[in-house]
Amino acid sequence: MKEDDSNWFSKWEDELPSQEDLMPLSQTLITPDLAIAFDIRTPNSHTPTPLNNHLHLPPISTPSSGEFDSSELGASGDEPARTLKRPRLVWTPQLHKRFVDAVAHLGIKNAVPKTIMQLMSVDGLTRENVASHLQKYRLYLKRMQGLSPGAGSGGDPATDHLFASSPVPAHFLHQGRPNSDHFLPYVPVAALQHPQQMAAVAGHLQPRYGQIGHFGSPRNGQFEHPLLSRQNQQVVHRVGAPVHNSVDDLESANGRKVLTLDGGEGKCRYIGSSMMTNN
DNA sequence: TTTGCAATAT
DNA sequence: TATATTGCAA
Repeated sequence: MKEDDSNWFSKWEDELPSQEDLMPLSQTLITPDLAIAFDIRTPNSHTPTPLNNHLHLPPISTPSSGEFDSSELGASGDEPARTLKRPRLVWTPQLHKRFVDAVAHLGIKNAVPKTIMQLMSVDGLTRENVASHLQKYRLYLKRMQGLSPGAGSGGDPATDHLFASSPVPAHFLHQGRPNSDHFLPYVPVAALQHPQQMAAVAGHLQPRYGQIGHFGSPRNGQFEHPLLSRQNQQVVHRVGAPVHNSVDDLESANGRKVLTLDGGEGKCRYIGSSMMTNN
């Protein structure tokens, strides 16, 4: 149908979740003192709730003015970013969910640490983080298939709680061909550089703010995420949002499914395309 | 070069 | 305890 554009869109836009509503897997990996030392402004300086969907890495840019005197941080003038040990990753349920999604979408066969990591597109997440988690998760799955559904707790590792927080896709348990229905469509977005293109791929509906802003260059071919959409989803990019390559599945917002897609130079306004396929 | 895995470390 | 690291074989 031809909808009167300006109307449905304004409405749609108004209903977009506020930044406070959007909030999954962020963790700050920069310690407060480091942040100060490197003059890094924390994204939520005056916002009570963080909203970025990425882990913050040690500073790769902007040591601003050398103010740090960490004699214990390998201060020998070497690259802090490479030398600094990251804080341990905390696998929040949201992060784990993203992990599970990634594994599900890749299929068991291709779900190896590197690929999973790429798919998750969480800044700061390392291959070893994923490898370690994957190792445990596999043990969990193994344990699961041995047990009858109603059986008592063979409950062992405490990580079971985390793992139990996300439903295990059926095809993880038995072996054999994954049902393609369980997979979100794979959308090779690697080459996409512009919102219009993204929108086109994402949902074949017209992008609203097509020309506003750009995504800059896709970094390392990583502008990519198959997690684009099933039905009834929207792709959103927020104005002035911090730039990073991530895709988020934010179901918390008003019970609606929303994908946030950030990447590039961050000058975009909302670009949205309805992902409701044909309705 | 990456993976998977068990053991071990923190 | 939860996650990281290590060592080694594939």
